[in-house]
Amino acid sequence: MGRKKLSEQAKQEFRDALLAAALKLFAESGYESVSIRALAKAVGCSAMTPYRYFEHKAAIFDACRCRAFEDFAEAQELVAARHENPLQRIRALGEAYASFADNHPAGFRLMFELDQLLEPSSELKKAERRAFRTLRNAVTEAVQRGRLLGDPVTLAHLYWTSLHGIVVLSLTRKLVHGRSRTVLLQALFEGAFTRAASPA
Amino acid sequence: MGRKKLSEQAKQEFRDALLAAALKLFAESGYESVSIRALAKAVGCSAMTPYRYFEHKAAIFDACRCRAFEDFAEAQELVAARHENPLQRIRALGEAYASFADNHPAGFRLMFELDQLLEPSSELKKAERRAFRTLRNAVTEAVQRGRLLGDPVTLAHLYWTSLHGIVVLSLTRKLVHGRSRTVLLQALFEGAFTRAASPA
DNA sequence: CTCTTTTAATTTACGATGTTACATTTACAT
DNA sequence: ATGTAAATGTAACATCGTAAATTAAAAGAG
Repeated sequence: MGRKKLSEQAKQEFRDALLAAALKLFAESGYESVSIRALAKAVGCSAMTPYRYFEHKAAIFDACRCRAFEDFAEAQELVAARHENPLQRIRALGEAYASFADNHPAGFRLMFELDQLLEPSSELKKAERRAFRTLRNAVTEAVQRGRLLGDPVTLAHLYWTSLHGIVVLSLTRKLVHGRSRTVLLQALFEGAFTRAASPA
Repeated sequence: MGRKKLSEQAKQEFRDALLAAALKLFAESGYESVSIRALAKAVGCSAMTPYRYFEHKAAIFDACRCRAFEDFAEAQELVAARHENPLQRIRALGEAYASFADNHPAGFRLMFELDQLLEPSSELKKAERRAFRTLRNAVTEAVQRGRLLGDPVTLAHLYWTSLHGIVVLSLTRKLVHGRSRTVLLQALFEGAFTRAASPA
């Protein structure tokens, strides 16, 4: 029943297995519908065992979010590595952003759910910063090379928020009149705003 | 206990009272923490009575979302009526968007929560369209008067999505390096993107 | 007025959930 | 060998959404 003193590594293994199962179950049925008991059954332990490794369900959720951000950050970094031209890289990052929402909807929801149940842990905040860094670097580089004008950090934020708004309102099916995510991303990256705001 | 045959009006009154209480409770403690029983107590009826007026809890939330969208739409329309100049109107609508998120955080969350539990009712969809219409009209007018260039509907979507991204990532505290919502809104409306994307 | 029918509202009950408290089993130090 | 600490298993609790059964009250029929 209790072999003594789990090694730190063994603990991590259990945590990882549980988080993997959690992410998978969340993907299938959403946060609410996954009970701790179901999670325990999925990893083959007794119902209350997860409580030895996580303080409560919200903590499991928090850890899952952390992993989701890391996965996302990794995807961004992989895409960035494939584009030398900073403008093309920015656009590719935007498309990767949208693709991630498509291919990992559960992860995406975990990351950007409006009601965070917990104050984000320092690990989570680190993962969030890493997730944003790739796009910011690309924008900074574009500014340095004179392909974009303005304050790099502000500009990177604007790209990110615009991107995010498109993806999120598309995901929740709020776009109308055939303006799909694809159309809007294209318009964003091909300078719809540019021609837009010329006169005061 | 049961006086006979509730009039349609009496039914609406009960529904309204219940929705008002629901919105208020959400504001205090969030979606999960509001139970049907608590809701019933808040309006002074027995625990199961709400089920005579709504099919299930999700339906109550759907109705709340509907109301939230209507409140939001009304706020947008009020602001729009105060600005003749379409560009100024667009900006004022953006600021009202952000203010609404500040002043009615519970309503805002209901509106834009990522996991909608129910297929939106036709009423809800109507309210959603109305909420977006004011901004779209302003953009259309700006294009007609030559103050903006491009396809009005696409452009309106872009303004909306950008706005939404800024507000939402600000709300969830994902903005960093001092780039607050205010800074980003200003940058958006003062053409940061404009100067941004000049060269291909 | 009395009796039946109809409808609203309450009470009771069930299965599931997150979590706490308690019990049990095992590995190691002595 | 034995006692102790650690990991796990089991039982129990309060609360949740909701269904079924029950009660109360009003409307219509005789």
